[in-house]
Amino acid sequence: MIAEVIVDIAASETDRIYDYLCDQTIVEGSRVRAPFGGKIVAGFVMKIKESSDVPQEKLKKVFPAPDELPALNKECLALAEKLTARYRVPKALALRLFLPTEMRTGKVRELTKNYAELTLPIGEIKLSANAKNLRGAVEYLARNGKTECARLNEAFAGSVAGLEKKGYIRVTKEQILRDPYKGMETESISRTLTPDQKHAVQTIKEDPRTVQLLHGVTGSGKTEIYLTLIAECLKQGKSSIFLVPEISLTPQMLSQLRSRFGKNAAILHSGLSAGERFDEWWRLRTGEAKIAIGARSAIFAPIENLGVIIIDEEHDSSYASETAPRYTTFDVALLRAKKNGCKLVLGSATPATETYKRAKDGEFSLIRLRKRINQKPLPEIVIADMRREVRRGNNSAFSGALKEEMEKCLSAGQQAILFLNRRGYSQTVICKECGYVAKCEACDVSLTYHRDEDCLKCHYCGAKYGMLSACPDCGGKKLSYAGTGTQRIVADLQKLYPKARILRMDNDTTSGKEGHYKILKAFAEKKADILVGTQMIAKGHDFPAVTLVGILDADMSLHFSDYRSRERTFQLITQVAGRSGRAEEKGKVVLQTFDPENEVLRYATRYDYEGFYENEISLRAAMAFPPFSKIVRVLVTGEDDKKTIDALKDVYFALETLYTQNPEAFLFFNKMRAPIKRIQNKYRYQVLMRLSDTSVLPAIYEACAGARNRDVLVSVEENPANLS
DNA sequence: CGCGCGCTCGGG
DNA sequence: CCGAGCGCGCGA
Repeated sequence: MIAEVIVDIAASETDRIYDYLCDQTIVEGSRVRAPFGGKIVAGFVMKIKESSDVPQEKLKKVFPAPDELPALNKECLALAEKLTARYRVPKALALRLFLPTEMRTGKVRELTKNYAELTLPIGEIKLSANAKNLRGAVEYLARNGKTECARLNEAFAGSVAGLEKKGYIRVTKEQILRDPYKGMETESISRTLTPDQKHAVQTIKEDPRTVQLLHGVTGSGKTEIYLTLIAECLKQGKSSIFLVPEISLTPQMLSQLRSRFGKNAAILHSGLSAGERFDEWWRLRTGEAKIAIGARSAIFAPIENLGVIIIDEEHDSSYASETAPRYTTFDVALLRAKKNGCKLVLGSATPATETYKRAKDGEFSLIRLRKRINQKPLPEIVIADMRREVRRGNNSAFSGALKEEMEKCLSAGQQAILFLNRRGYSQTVICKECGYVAKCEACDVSLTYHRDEDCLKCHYCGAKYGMLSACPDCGGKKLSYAGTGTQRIVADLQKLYPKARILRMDNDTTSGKEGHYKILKAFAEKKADILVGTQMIAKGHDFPAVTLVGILDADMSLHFSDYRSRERTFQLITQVAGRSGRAEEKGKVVLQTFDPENEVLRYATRYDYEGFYENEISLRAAMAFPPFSKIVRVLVTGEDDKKTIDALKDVYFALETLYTQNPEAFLFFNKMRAPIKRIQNKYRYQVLMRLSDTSVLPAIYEACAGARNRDVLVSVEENPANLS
């Protein structure tokens, strides 16, 4: 027999089928160890065939990897092929997505433990009178049966080896699965759904369309709908995939899922140890677990017979991969849903503009949940006009309104969250007098200040503008690089409220994966009065005692130079506002801005998603931004500046040919330095395009694959989330 | 004349 | 990706 093998080397030069001799133990989807170029490398069997065109003497034999089942099933192989074709990546790279990393790197094998049991009835065992430990161990085994050797050795001082030598016990190795959630009981309470929820479940099941968008306000009970769908699949013996943003995989959420589905749920997330993750993956592969729960990468769960795929917080940017292949979770999910003939449910309180358009256009089914489950109103959002604060001589980061609310909140013994969005690496220029923000003449996106060249640049077309010395609108000289960090906020707060206990949560304070849970936990246990943080506090965690949320600088995300910045701002405000007033107390939100008339903020304070959407989609149409076009960035990076520029020229010329042949497909086309010129010692250049017709996309990928070489990486990003 | 490093090539 | 093979450059 001959196996067609893809070697697990991520390079285009080795990205082809190599034929190997094999026996019947090796099947399609098996992992193998293959002699390759004088070494043994890992490989994947794509196909089995009878004969090979390769001369007999060249053929070598592969050995099977120590897996009990072929690691990849047919669906995985087919999906990997599709990803390879779509994103022009080596097959090895696409195949890797389907395996937990620990399985590939071989760091974790299945965990085995040694167990001891008696070989003879206790009466027939003769031990010398002073062998106390041996006797104890034998008696224990007689009473309790098979026992883990490690425990026996601990209790009876190394007795196992002695007894085994004498032949009184037998030691066997058994594979055990690590259970990260030991001792959690499954509760079998069947929850009653509200009429709205029942209706949603019914619609999802009956609507013939594959994609179902569940648009429900915060607290409308989307999660219960997901769980009902999953439970119904489980009843029919079908499996499910439930995806959430990485940051939402909080211990609370996991324990909720565990208690609902017990061993049927396998949780794949970065907080688990390598061994635990491997075991969870393996339970899915064998079919022991039928529900895969996790972040983006869980869409590749080795599950068969899918009944439903759910993507919660559909709009979240973490669903887009940032390394090759740069897939979007939705695209992969749709492929799997179609293949399995199952539904793909998207849920969000603030769907991505593109998603919502597809739903309104009728491509997706649209289900709305307008009511909150507890009937409580959403917290009131009040806008604080920071221009007026400046005029009044208040140059601090806190408006009078916010200070007033904080004092009320603190004296009532309640908690407050202050949110400061510090996304981005350089700042926007804002006029403190009138709220003017510098924008690009051609693109209507705000300009980014570049300190090194002291100029303003547009990240969408590369245009350069001289730095302003005064505001062009009002002539004011108080131009600010808007951007106080969380650290300064904490210091200022402490001065303002010396007795308040303040916690800070951002990238600097959350060391390690569990770091931010500790901070959140401390806050939930009321060990602090005020929590100051970046977007990481926006999601997950219920803090019942929080009655005040302050959004310190709504402008920062609003004027970030990105076509999605308005949508992100709306999403962020909605999400952060949801942190306030979760329990009995009414919540309040103070939204500070230099641009209080801004329509995005206005829609957000009214929780008017529809209004925002209509406004946004007409703007996108007018500017020919996505979903009415596709932004494509080709990023060329390399350590050697000259070689990188050479590669850039190669891609550029190839793409330019494409452009001149299909000028009508391009709304924009140019090459430039990337906004961040060097990251981790790598020089960065880019070709930016905006396409009205995506039929040229395969050719763009082709051109980039051609320009890639040993020293220079060339990657294609579609509608990139950031253009740094 | 020798080997050291950089480039090219092939791996089944 | 990685090692083998080979070419040309400098040092005793």
